[in-house]
Amino acid sequence: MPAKHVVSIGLSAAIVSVADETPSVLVVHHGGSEDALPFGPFDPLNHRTLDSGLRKWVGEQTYLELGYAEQLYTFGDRGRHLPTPDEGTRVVSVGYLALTRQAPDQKKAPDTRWSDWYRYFPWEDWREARPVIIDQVIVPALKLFAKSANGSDVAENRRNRMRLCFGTDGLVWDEEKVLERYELLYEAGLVKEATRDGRKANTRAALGVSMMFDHRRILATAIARLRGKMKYRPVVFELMPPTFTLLKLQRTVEAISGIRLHKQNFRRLMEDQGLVEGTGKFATQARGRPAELFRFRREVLRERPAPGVRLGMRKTS
Amino acid sequence: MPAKHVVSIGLSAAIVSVADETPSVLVVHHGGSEDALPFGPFDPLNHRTLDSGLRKWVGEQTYLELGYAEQLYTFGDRGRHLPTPDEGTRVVSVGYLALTRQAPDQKKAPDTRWSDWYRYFPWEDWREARPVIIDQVIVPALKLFAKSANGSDVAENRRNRMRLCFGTDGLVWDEEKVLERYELLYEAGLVKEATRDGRKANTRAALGVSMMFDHRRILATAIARLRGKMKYRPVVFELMPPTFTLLKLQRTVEAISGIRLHKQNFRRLMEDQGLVEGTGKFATQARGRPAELFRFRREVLRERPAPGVRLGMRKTS
DNA sequence: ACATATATACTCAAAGTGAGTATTATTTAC
DNA sequence: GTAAATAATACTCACTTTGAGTATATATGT
Repeated sequence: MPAKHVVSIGLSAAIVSVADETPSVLVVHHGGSEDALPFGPFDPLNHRTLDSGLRKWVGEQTYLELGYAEQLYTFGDRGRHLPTPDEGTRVVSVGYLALTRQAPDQKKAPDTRWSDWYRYFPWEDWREARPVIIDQVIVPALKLFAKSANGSDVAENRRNRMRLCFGTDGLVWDEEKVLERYELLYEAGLVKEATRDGRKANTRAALGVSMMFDHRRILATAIARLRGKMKYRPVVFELMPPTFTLLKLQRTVEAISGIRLHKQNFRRLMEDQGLVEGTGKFATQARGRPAELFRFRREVLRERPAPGVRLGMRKTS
Repeated sequence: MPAKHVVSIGLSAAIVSVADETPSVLVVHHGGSEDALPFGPFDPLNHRTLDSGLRKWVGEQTYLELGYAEQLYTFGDRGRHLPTPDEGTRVVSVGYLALTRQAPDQKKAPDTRWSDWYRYFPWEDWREARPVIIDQVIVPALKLFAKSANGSDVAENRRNRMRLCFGTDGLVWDEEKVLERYELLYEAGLVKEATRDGRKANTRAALGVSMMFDHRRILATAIARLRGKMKYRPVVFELMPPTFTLLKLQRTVEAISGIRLHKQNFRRLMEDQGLVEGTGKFATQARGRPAELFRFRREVLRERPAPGVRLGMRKTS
């Protein structure tokens, strides 16, 4: 393997927390420019593994101790805007998902802040209702995009992707297809990154807030992974305080998945599956009957092979 | 990003096919040495994306046209045996899973051959019965491994991992935990790669056939991914001929997952979910009532958001 | 005391699953 | 040529899970 094959590796992290029903991602914001995920180089001399490299400079840059961290994907596309350090060295970027509890009083790097992830993906939040942007902007624009392909095969394929991604024609909304949706919008020239990377813009539409480099793609991957993983691993609890009410837990799950759940069935599932246990203490709050405080039952990890918050109780109304 | 941060990227592919109830992986076997996955460098000058780089040299090296290919994981551990090209340049390896139909008469590179993947993971094949190696060798060795940690926390943790990974104490076997099991055996010094990487061997046991570099780890990741993905994406059909009997399909699914399924319920599921459709033609065979030939119903991709062979019909007897 | 707001408990029908038995269409042994 | 064997396909049934409620309990505010 001659020296001409060398590249450098950039590590980017989507660091996620949820506070008050808002799922947030830590972004770096140097004045004026687009939001970026915290990122830094992998240093092969000082980092034993990719994971430890990530933890090291995330710690230095954001003062956060990462608990849970998971590799997402390695992107190496030429053409997608990637950081280009010195002359010509290709950068391959490895994306990570990390979860953390958002301590309100923690030391924080000055240029970082928590940002609602739905700013970047407004079409992903179905908690109130099907977002109007879908039928008013996205679907018409994607229909044009499909029509612009004369080859009927390509056009038909684009229409099918649209239907599956955005749940048109009576198809259901699959909250896990976050990346597929973003990629479709990118290909259709409907997000700013596409035009920035030199693709022709199909309309003047620039859906959602854009990010530097390929960071919005990494964030889309992170959301998709978290929405999926939550269902078979108890990762939500990484985002919760030691004790919480079942409603708080449900709101956190809803914030991440972007859909509303049936309260009574959510409770039934949590209890039947042994994911939580009551503490006997109760939350003090303004209105209504006080809710019991629950904690995560760690023992569940020893009992069930794939414990997680299965979202089998979607509200259809 | 100074030049000292450069690394080179190796692409490795677990190329899988299934013939006659045997799941196979394409391995390169240069005389005498261990089996290796086909691998080659990523060339940033000539490859636009990691994927296209992989397809290019796999085509050159194996004469195979990859249909389905999917990135698995990027490994960069120092200490795990990785190819070290020239002096000191760190190699980061990106693993891929690819699926192909095994054409019996295809042109083939001389050093490559199809190899039953259970040679590398004999504990993963539960089709006949719970493999005896588990209770005779693995569990006792892992108990020793746990005991060797004096700190009761570490020991307890190791025992729990053993229970979950290998389904002892009445816990169920989770066929998807292929990587977790391999990693546990690696840490316990029970696979050859561990001692080769300089860890102390706990016994003289060297479970399964070893592979070069970190290739067995990549293969474990590939099997795990395929076993999981199969359940919500119709990827099995990438491994099937255009028409097939339902039993052939079932045997393929069983070969991959390593478990037996209930025949009547398998048929019910395939038909109810619209994954296959009858062709009206029948297979000619030796004994018994002739089976109808089915084909994959591509339309299912347009109808259901996550079509796949859900293995909800495990045989418990 | 009573309206309101939550939390928690219980119900019920529909759908999905696990594990069969029953029937049909072939080949092979005698 | 008929019976046994073999495999495919069809049907059954109890049990579990799910979706969507209604019902009851325990707070607060006026």
